[in-house]
Amino acid sequence: MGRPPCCEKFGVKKGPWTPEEDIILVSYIQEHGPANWRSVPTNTGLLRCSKSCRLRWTNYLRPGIKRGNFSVQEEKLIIHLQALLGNRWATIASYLPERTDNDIKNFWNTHLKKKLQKVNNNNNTISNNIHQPIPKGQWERRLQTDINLAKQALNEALRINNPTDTITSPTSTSPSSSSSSYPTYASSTENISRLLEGWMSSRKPTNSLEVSETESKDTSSGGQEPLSLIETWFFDDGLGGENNEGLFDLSVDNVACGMF
DNA sequence: AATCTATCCAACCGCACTGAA
DNA sequence: ATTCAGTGCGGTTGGATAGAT
Repeated sequence: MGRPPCCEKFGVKKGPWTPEEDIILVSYIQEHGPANWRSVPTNTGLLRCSKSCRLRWTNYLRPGIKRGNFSVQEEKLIIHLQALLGNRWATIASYLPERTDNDIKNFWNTHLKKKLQKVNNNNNTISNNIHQPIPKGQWERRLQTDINLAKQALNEALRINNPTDTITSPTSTSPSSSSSSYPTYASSTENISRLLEGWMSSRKPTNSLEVSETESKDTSSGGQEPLSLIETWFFDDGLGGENNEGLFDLSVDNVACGMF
C-alpha cells in the first residue's frame, strides 16, 4: 500500500549470508524466539532487512530442516499435493515439515515439472485426453477415477515413511544431488540447525506424520491446515461440490502415477 | 585449457493478508 | 472505516557450479 520495501533502506546488505551473520541471527533467536522480525536487525546489528532475516531463519537455520535428496515418498506426495492444491507451496510444505516451501518449489521447478512434461510427451494418448474436452458423464467418471488414483497414491505416500529410500533416478544424479556433501557454506547451516534442535524440540514437532497422529500442526507460518483435516477431506467419499474445484487438476495424476 | 551452455538453488522482489491503532 | 506495520507467500533472478564442446 505504497509502503516502500524494507530492503530499499540505505546500507542494507544483500546476497549470500556469511557464517558470522548466521551465528548472530541464531543466537538472537535462541534468546528471543522467532518473532518480531522488525526488531531483529536493530537488536542484532545485522545489516539485513527483517524480511531477509526471517527468510534465512525459516529456510535454512530453523532446526529440523532436512536437506539433500527428496525421497520417492516425498516426491509422490509433492506431485499429488501440487495437483490438488496448485502452486501453494507453503501449504504443500506443511505436509513435509522437514522441507521448506522454497525447497519444494525449487524441486518442483527443476525436477518434477520437467519429469511430468517428459512423461506427458511420452504418453500422447493420456496427454491428448487431458487437453480434449470431455463429454458430460465421462467427466464425472474420469473425476472419480482420478480421485481413486490420487487417494491410492497419497495413501501409499503417507503410509510409507522410510527415510533411507532416496531417489536414485537419473534426475537425482544432477550436480545438485551432491548437495548433501557440499563443501560450501550452505551445508554448514545444518550444523547451526543442529545446535538448536534441543531448543526447538520442546517447542514444535518435526514430523508431519507425527503431527497428524497427535495434534494439529503449528500454523505460525500461515495458511497451514492440519494434516488430519485434509486427510479427512481427501479420503472422504462424499466430496462436496465446492471441493471439487480443487480436483480439476487431478487428471495429471494419471501421468504422475505412471512415473513410478 | 578455454569457452559455452545448462542446471541448481539461495536469495530477492512485490503483492496480499492480518491485526492493531 | 481507514491507515499502516508486520508478516506470509509465490514468482523470479542471478551467482555458482557442472557438463559439454
